[in-house]
Amino acid sequence: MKISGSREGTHWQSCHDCTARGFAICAALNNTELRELAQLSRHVRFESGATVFAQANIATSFFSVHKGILRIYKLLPDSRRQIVSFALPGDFLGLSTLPRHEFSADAIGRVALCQVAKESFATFSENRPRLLCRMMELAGRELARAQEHIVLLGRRSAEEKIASFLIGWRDRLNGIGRDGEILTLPMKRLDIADHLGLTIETVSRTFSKLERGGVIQIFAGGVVLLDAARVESLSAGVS
Amino acid sequence: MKISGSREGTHWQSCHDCTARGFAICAALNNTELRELAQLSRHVRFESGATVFAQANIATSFFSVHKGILRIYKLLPDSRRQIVSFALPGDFLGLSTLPRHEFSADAIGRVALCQVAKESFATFSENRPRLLCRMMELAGRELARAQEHIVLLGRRSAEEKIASFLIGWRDRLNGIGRDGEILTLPMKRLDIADHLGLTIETVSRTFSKLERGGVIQIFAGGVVLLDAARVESLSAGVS
DNA sequence: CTCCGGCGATGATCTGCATCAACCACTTCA
DNA sequence: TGAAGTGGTTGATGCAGATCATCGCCGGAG
Repeated sequence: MKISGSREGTHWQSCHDCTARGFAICAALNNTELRELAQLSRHVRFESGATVFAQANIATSFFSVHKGILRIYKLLPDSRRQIVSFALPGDFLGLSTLPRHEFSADAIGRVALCQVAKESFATFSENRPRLLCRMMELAGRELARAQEHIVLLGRRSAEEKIASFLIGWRDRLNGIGRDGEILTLPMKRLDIADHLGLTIETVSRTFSKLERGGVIQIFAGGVVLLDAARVESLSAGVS
Repeated sequence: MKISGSREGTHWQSCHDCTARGFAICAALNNTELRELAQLSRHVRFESGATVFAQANIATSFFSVHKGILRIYKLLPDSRRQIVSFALPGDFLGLSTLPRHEFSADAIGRVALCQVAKESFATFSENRPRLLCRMMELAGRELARAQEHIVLLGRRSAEEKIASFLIGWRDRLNGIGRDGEILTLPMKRLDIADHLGLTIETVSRTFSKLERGGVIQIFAGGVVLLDAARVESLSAGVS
């Protein structure tokens, strides 16, 4: 297992026209502030599969996802894994201010992140209420998603879990302006299983079942929701 | 089913010497601010079992728990229930700023809450970075708890779930200065089941099993952790 | 070209927890 | 004093999903 990824200090185009700006905490900043924050941050890239940081390690930085997708997960001592969420462009990693990382994060495909030292960020943000409000907004959304996921894990069947996951994933992609006929699923079956509290076999079987029922169509790397309404009603827990 | 509780506008002693002050968002306020916030808020009480607010209703207020315990839950259309968390004194309800309640909350035993209209609170907080930081702190903690619960629901056995719950509950009570030989469990078996993604029977059986093993001792309304170390290791997921 | 390793699908079997059904201890109320 | 309700425990049985095993596909290395 790769423990650390390749970091390069490569800077992309200015924060001003960052593609994730509208979704990230940066949306709350004016141009001056944006430039100021850019001074404090560096841009880092990781190769597919690389670990950005690991649970229980000292957290020295915050990250904001610029490009790519990460899996956010926790491990039990006997190596059972639970993927808490997938992080998308605009997502902020490190909302909790504890001294150690609460979870591990690694790259699914290549990712690019903005990194800011915790201390710098703390002094930068502490007298900028608009930024703090924006962070509260993101934190609230994240919390709402976590609570929805708690319902999914605690009270839904395998089929409902898959359906909810597909709908939730579609909506999140839409939220960052990625819609389209085909719903891309860049993560592996094992990732989906560890996210939904299932095994890889159950995930596979459930996908097959939905395809046999004409509800979805499976491609390499994604699915098409042939009958989106049906997926939605399964996802809602009706029938 | 009771839908709304008995509300009385009864004010208790000033916010200044509120027993929950140290745990609540109010810890970030000085005496002047505290008095100012007190102007905007009212104190409300609910009887045991009363619903404070219900999922999907318009959210007009924030609440801060002063006394008592609430269950925070979501319902599926077919009435499956998932208790997302239990709210204790100091907990803030409504961190997410969405227009509608994300979940329902009802009283376990009698509760007393501080209620503030969302708008008043928004204008009060928007230029008070210390308060916003405090809210971020609470939100971060809440998020961390939710993520831990996601691991519990997704990847732990019934016995581990019960053990984790007992340890987590003990630690939360300790956090607000309620420790003691006997660990009080004011919620019913059904609440515990709906919190841990189990049935009432499995909860009961697992408690019995732990008692038979000499690990805990069951009382009406609580348990004693005879072998706390054992409960902790079960809770950690080590065999 | 073949070999190999990663990934996904699928069949057979097993099992942890749900489900169904009593039953008990208390409490409330007639 | 007993009938009915509430909350919890326990036993018997069933099933959804885990586990174990096999197979096929595909892409990269030699």
